[in-house]
Amino acid sequence: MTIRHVAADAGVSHQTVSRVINDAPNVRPEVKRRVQASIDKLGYVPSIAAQRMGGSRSYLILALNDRDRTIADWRERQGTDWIDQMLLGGMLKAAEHGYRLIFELVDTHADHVERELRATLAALQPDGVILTPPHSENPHIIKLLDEIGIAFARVGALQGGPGVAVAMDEESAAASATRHLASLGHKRIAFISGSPEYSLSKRRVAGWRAEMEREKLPTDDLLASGDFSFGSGTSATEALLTLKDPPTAIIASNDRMALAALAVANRRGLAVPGDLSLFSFDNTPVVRFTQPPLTAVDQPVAELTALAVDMIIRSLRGNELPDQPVIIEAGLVERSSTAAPCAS
Amino acid sequence: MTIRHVAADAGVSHQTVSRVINDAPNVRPEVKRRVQASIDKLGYVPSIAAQRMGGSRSYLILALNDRDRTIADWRERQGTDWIDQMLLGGMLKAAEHGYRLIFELVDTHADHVERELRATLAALQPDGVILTPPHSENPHIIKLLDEIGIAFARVGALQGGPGVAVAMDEESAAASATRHLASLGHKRIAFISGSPEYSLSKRRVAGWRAEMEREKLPTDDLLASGDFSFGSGTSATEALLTLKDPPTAIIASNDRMALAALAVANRRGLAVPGDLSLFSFDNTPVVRFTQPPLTAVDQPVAELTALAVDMIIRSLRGNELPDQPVIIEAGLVERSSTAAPCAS
DNA sequence: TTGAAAGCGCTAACAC
DNA sequence: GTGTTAGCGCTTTCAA
Repeated sequence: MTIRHVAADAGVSHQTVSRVINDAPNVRPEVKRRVQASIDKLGYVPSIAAQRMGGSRSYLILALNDRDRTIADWRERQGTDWIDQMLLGGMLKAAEHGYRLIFELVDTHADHVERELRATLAALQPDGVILTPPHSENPHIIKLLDEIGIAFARVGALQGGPGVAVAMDEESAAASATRHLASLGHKRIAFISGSPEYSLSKRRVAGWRAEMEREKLPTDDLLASGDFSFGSGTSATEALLTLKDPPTAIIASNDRMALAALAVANRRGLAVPGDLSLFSFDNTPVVRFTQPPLTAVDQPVAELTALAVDMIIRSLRGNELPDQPVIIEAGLVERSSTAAPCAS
Repeated sequence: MTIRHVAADAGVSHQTVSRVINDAPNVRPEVKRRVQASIDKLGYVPSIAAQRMGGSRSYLILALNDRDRTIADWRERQGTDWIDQMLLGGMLKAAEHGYRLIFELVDTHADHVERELRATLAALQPDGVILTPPHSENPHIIKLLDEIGIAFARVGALQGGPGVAVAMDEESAAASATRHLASLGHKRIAFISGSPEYSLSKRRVAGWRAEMEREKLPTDDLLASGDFSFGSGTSATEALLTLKDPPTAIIASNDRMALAALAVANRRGLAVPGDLSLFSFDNTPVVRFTQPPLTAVDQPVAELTALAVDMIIRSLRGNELPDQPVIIEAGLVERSSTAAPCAS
């Protein structure tokens, strides 16, 4: 089933069929109808390889994830569903427009990123690329894609620059979480920061601090630093709970550290949320299964990826991409780890 | 960077370069070396679209999953990691051989499966296809792929036929779980079956029954039927626990039903594993986070997918595929939901 | 062992 | 509006 079969069947040249497929101008409605009928009748579908060869789209969008981090998540099986959510948002949105998402792993840290990426691009010749953290902020990758001149989006990136940045509003999310706890009556609300390698860590801290100030609440010794790992969550929580005036609520910058905080609380005999409220970031599946289930900021990975795909396809159709980040609001999911502080 | 650039650089015809790329015979080692040097120097990577057009491989393997089921899992965010494990096993194995896995969702139940699948195959022209449940046992799909003559594997399928079947040994896994409980001293070991739509459900029941008989233990009223849903797990467990002589251990055919069983036990004030031991099937991430974490049969999804990819690539290289299913053993992961029964 | 020629299915450029 | 021609980057003949 090639374009020529269709052409023969409809009694036109293959070029006219091509015009119909691509919805190009200069085809009489009557002819277009006839060609479309032949296409449907014969069940013809253009080969994307051939389309690509003819010099047009490949209808492929490449989604790049960090190899080590992704494989580690897969092996650990801790229920992190970043990839699933990314596929959910990205594949479905791509499919809406006749594109396909193709998923690849690339080393961020290696010095051969550039070579590896060039090879993938040469082999696949995608029409666009989606970068996820930490690639989204990797200057080598950004520079390379910009030079090549391919459309790309950076998920979770907070600065403008080449490629569209799409991200959630980290500051606002942290502020909302803080406000929620304050409105429950908490005065001493601590915050465990994430790895300084990610710029979003700073934003989350900033959101918390801003809201605390707005509420006229002290922040002095209530910021503990973590790095997104369980271990760092443990030490940060220990540090906070041994303060002379310990917090009655803790916001952790990700679920893993929140899990650690919960474990520490349990170990010290503190009831959650009775003695200590816990607020988490990310809302990965695991927080539904802890005792108690955790209240969390929902990181809208599916939405962000869908948005990224949408932006790329938009630009492929000739629209300019915004050079400022596109920011969406995160939601809060209230579960049972937050409550008013004990009147003590 | 095309094959001609390399040819020019190495001072040979592009045809010779093609031979080197494809590791074809009739190239003097000396020439081969020279060409390879040019390839490396220029960072040349063949375009898969062009390779495909030339009439050879596309180096693409299509992995097909059920659309509704997959999207539902993604939306529910219960931590099911089937897709992740599949990518872990499949992508990495494919990459080892220079192939890429491309992931698609297809409706199983719709009457237009055939059209949908034909369109995908026509567009992508993959070299092979991997079918997962319930596609692996869908006669329309199997027939279609067989007619087209494409290499394909059926993951989780238990019968031979066109395409290689790769599956875990369901019977043996169920028997092992049963044996484990029996060896702890349990006499009344109940089993909650899965949906009869899946042939593996029967196999799991058969394994349990066989082992029970081997141990000379009664099975009479100890088989409860479920359908893999939480709700069915609840009613099955209720039924079992209200028996005059209730079981001291329950094996559930999947994690979701095991979760339900745990919830029922809690509600009825039964301690797990003190009063009731629980054994689950699948070992999705969630069973690590329950109280207590569940002992489970590990469904080796990554391994199965890797095996499927391997079989397909093998067949692409001219090897015959086995016409009998390739079966691998499942592992048991012991956690804290199983123990010796109380001496009551 | 190597190279030259033809063609894969499509699109872009141009002619009609 | 529609058809014709050339060519995308590769592989598969087949001739040398």
